[in-house]
Amino acid sequence: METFQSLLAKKLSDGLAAAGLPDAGELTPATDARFGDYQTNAALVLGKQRGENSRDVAKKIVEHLGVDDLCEPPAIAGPGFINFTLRPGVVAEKTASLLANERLGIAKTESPRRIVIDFGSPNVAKPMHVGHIRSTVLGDALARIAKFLGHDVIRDNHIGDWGTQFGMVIYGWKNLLDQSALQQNPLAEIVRIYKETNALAISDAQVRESCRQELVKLQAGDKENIDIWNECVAFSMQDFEHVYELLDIHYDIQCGESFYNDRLPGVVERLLKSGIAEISEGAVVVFFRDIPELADKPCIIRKRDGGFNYATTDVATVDYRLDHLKADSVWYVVGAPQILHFKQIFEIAGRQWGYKADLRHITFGSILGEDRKLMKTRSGENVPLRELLEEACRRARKIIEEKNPDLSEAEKIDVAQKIGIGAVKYADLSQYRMTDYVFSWEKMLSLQGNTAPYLQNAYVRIRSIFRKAGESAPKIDELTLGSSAEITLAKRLCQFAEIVPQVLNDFRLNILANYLFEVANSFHAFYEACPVLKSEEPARSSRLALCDLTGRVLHRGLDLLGIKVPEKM
RNA sequence: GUGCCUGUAGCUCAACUGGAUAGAGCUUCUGACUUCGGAUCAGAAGGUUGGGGGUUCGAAUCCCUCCAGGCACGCCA
Repeated sequence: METFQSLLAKKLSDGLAAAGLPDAGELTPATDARFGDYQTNAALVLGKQRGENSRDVAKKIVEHLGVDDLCEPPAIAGPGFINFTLRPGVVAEKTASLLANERLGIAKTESPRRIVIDFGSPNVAKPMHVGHIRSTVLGDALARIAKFLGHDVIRDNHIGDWGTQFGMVIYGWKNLLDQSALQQNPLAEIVRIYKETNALAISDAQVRESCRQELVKLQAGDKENIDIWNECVAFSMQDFEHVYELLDIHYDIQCGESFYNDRLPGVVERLLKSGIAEISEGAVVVFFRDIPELADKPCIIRKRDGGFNYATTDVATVDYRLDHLKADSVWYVVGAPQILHFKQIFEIAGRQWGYKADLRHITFGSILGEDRKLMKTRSGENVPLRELLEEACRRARKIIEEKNPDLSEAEKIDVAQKIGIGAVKYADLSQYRMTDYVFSWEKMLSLQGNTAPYLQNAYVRIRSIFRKAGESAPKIDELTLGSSAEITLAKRLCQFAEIVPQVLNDFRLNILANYLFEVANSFHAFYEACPVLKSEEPARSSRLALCDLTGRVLHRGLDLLGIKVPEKM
């Protein structure tokens, strides 16, 4: 289904051709309601290119434009903008057609790709903490949107289940383990022995050496150490699963670092053989002499002592994803500190695979505490994600008790989870991913402003109308949009199909969040101005249909963000 | 030292990638309720877009240069 934007863009293109002008500029939603619904700067761009007066060019374009079936006569404004205002009848027609459209007008992509999305990636022997929220929540939402648009998505959890920290964990396991504590809270005990060993190792060279030995034995396949490692991984996975359950986030595959272990020697060999890597100071290194920004930043893929490092694993991972999973695209939702690392890895992959694949590092900012520093507990520790999510549900529950004590116990539990988890996710998704943001319970759980509960509440009100009416959405194929509030809302709903694909341009979830906020806003304005159940036909059915469509857009939009909606709250 | 990211209203954030008079929310102030869930709506106030140059019809956005904060820069991940 075509959107107004794509229809107008086509008509503009035709108009330019008819006027003997090349394609230029763009057709975008109007920056301000005063200017109508859509605008184009084509005349400004062409005027500049050809050294002509832009308003004259605009006049010429408008003369050749055939948009009467969609718009009022286009207006030329300012330095030469051409503004388009949709005719109400056209909006009504379009909106009515969305009612019968399962996908709410959102077209599937014309070029579906297989996309591996690497997100979350917690470390074994460490609890998931607040720092994992952004990667996990962003990655999940991107996966949902890409899938809905028709891409073939593989969600991969690249768990940190291998590496030098295991030397310490195994040393701690053998020397410091408290069995009863392990029974009670396995992960906490593993974290404890890891931390204690770490502290010991700092001051004691003997311990350091022992840890190194344990690591060597593990990597050599020593049975006892492998068993310990397996147990640690299993315990950690249990903790992860609990968090994923709470978040309702699930993976297609979970190929952790250890998955690639036996591929590492082959990776290095191949890179050496092809001349991409070379030996330098005893290590195997890839240089990027022809790329100025990387010229003095080589990447080590095998250490002087013969050991492999995380760069080796990441090269093996790209290989696997491109060669075995047949990915056209790989999206890494990983924090900004690893920018340089991924530049190197992508370049290595490009040299090896001919730069065919689209590899993206999707970075994001940090979550800060109220003190504007990295969010930590009072004692300076990372905030465990599980506790944070549970607190979110607790706080949501408290608000529900105040506002709607009559809900049943089962409903309260369900609603508290949807609101609490939704609030945490939305706080993250509703802002530009690159900026740091301040974590605030009050703000994210507020029922006012751009928050999940506000959006959920708009949905709940719509459900309430239908409960009260005791009927479902009417099946009608014509809408009567009498008031400006109705027209504004309808136009807004038509934009859903324009917004969703746009999110993937630069992985900006916040534009979808902002859009949904505007929908809720327009709905509330409509709700104030237009009685639904008390109005006369045909307005009544038309308004009910508008409510239904709004509810579906909110439901679907929040679903694409990974946020659930309750029926009551 | 070099490179990358960030800097927008008192606070939290937008601005569709160069468009028109930089927009929301919170807070504050003023209005609207025997309400389909007021958990709302309408309005007001609030700005030298970190500073200074430059590019052009037009800059928060691009270039240069400072300032502030963060991150990264051969054998950690």
